[in-house]
Amino acid sequence: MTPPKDRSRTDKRERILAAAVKVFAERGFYNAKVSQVAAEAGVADGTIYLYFKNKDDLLISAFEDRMSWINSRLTNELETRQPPVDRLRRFFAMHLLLAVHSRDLAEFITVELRQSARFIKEYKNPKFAEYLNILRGLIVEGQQQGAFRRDVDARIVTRALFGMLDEVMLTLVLSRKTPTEEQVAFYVDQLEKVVLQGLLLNPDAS
Amino acid sequence: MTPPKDRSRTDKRERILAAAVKVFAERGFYNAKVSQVAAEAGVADGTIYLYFKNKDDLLISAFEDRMSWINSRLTNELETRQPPVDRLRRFFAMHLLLAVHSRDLAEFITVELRQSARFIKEYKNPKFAEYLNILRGLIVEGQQQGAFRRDVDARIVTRALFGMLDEVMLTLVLSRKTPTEEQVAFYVDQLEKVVLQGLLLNPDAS
Amino acid sequence: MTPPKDRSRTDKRERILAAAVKVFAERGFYNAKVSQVAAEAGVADGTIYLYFKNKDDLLISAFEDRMSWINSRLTNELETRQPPVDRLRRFFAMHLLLAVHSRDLAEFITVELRQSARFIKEYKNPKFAEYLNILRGLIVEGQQQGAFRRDVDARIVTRALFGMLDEVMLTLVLSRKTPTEEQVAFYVDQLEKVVLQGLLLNPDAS
Amino acid sequence: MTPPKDRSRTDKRERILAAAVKVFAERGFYNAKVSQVAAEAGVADGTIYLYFKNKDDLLISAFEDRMSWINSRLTNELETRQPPVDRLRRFFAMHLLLAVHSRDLAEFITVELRQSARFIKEYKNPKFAEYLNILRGLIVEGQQQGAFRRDVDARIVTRALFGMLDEVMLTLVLSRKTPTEEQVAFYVDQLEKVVLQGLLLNPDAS
DNA sequence: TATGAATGAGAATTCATTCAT
DNA sequence: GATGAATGAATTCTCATTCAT
Repeated sequence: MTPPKDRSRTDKRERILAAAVKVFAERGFYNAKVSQVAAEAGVADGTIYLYFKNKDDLLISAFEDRMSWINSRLTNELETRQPPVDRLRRFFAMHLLLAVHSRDLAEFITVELRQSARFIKEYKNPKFAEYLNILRGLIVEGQQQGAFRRDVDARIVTRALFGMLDEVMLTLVLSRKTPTEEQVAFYVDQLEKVVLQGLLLNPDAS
Repeated sequence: MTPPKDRSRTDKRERILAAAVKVFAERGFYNAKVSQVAAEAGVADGTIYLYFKNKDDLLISAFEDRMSWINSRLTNELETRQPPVDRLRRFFAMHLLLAVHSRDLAEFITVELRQSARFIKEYKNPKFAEYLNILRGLIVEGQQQGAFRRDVDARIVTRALFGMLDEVMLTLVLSRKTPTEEQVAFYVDQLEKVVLQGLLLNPDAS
Repeated sequence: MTPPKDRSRTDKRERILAAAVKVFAERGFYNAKVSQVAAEAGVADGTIYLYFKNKDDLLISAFEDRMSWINSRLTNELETRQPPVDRLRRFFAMHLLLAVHSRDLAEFITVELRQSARFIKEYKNPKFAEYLNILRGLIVEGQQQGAFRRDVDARIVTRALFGMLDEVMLTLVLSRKTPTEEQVAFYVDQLEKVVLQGLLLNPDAS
Repeated sequence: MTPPKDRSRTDKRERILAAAVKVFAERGFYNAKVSQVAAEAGVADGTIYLYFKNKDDLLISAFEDRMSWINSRLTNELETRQPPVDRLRRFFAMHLLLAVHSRDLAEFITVELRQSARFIKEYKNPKFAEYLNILRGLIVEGQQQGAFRRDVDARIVTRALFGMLDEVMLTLVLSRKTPTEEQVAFYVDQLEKVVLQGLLLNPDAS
């Protein structure tokens, strides 16, 4: 019984993508060698070029594929009837939990998205835009429902919150050992205190 | 009468650093060629190696030199008797104003610090640590003086605020045209609303 | 009722040869990919290796097969009782008419024979030798019958005439549009004037 | 006393060109490796790319440089007051003597011009065109002065004569040993008999 | 010190060929 | 026989770094 061709092809493509995520996360795009990705995937160097146009394409494909997966999980998880505040908390948690459950991927996305800032901007980046849109949707909804203040631009807040999450994830990901879920919960709690309630003890006085 | 040698050396070193900041900002560290930096500095390729050990050292030196300058300006500016809240505002503003007054430098720091996340972390990064320390000092002081809430870890808040500022600066820096001071003031105002007063309209209810 | 195997084999081999002629003519041997030949022939890449040892063998086989065909047509056409001069004219015409009736083949032979000058010489080339022999036979016969001058070496004349025809065919084959029979007739006429009657208006004076 | 920079640069460029002519002649463009050319020239691989854009450019440059040299020698030699017939003879001789005096170059030009027929046509080839123009000038002048028949197109005759010379040179160049000047003189004599006086013993009868 | 030509290690990519299905 | 996915050897070209001048 031969495996269906599509299955086999898909498997190999996926193996290469997983290897790329791992190797790019470990060494960074520019220091990673295509041959290292091939070795990690257990295929010949040339095989990579059967599935991807070149090294850049491999990076972009890995990024898009993984972001798609993240976006669809987020979308599923957040399409609840819960109040916006709870969903924003959940978003924070899911963002940071990536460092617990898929450390390679967390590192890949955190480091590569930055490493390739220009690169990725130039070639557009619809999946990342989608990610930000999900976050922005939460903010806007919260504003409409009267949960969040309306005197701030949702677009700017989105960026600010993403920056926060991203930087915190970077510290998690660069630390010697993988964080636990409890540690992540603590971080989420801290971030909420800052951005939901604000740092000021006596806001009216400000 | 030739200029004092030290002066001349210093000048050339500075010219190379300025060129590195510009070229690395424009093309990214890995895509920038040493010969492009040399050309921009108006020196021969080999001359760079009289002042810096190698390309990595040039990056680190440029980063540290510029961060030192930024840190000292910050320190000067913030050693006032003003209340912590005002100083935090001032910190936000100074961070983002870099995009207005030294766009190359803002881009260099934003993009390179990311691009070289691991790289720069691995080789330690005392100047960046110092920058974060200044910010943390403001938080801690605010907490001690009763202006900021005490139930958050200053270290985490520091990271979160830095991430916010960094991400917002990235958007400023990657946009087609240099922002104005007014635009930056608007951004600062928005960020303050989020992190000082909090997003929630009715915090007690949360 | 399946077709006899030999027939099927022959067909496929022939399809591959035709494809090779076409693709090698279009792109040149070194720039042509085996996979392009396979695609043109409508077979899998690997199939080519069931019929030919390797890419070189495919080139040689295509060349020999086509030259055999050309030689046999020439032999048929020229085994008449016509005077040598007329047969030489006919030879010229048949050579150049290939550009009209089998442009791919004409291009393949003209360009590849040159491209592979050494290559083909090294591996011997009996079919090409046979082609030259037919031409030489005409010269020798003409000399014996007193139609052509005897104070020239038939071998050298053969080479010279072939070079002439080959170069003229190259120009025909590289021109934008396929030449017509009339154009070819004109070229033949011109070449005859040169090599049969000579360029000199007043030969005795020379 | 340092050698003038231009001198040194020119020398190295020339060494690389000479090496390219030799190696390309020996192995053909596609089978020749850039590293072989570098080794032959006694420089590092990378040095070649300081003087030439890429391997193609090296081929074209070598071809153009050598053709320029040939053209200027031809021009000098042929700008005499001698009758066209003598100058045509001289042209034949000079063409073929290349095989005696610069065997590598003769082989390079003969084989590469063919090997790269398409390649060179596509990228234009002014130096080769100039060579043909010199030859055509002789024909036309001969026609104008009444030495050569006028009922042939000089352009076609030019091509035909070049093809003859080229093919004969190919045989000289591919033979085991370098021909002598005497042998070349014999070939020239044979070619003259064919194209000046014509093959026919009794032209009027034709 | 300064130069910039030269170096050569290193990496991405191609493609003829193989072989399991 | 036929397929075409996989292989990996081979090659071009780049560019950080060196060093003779």
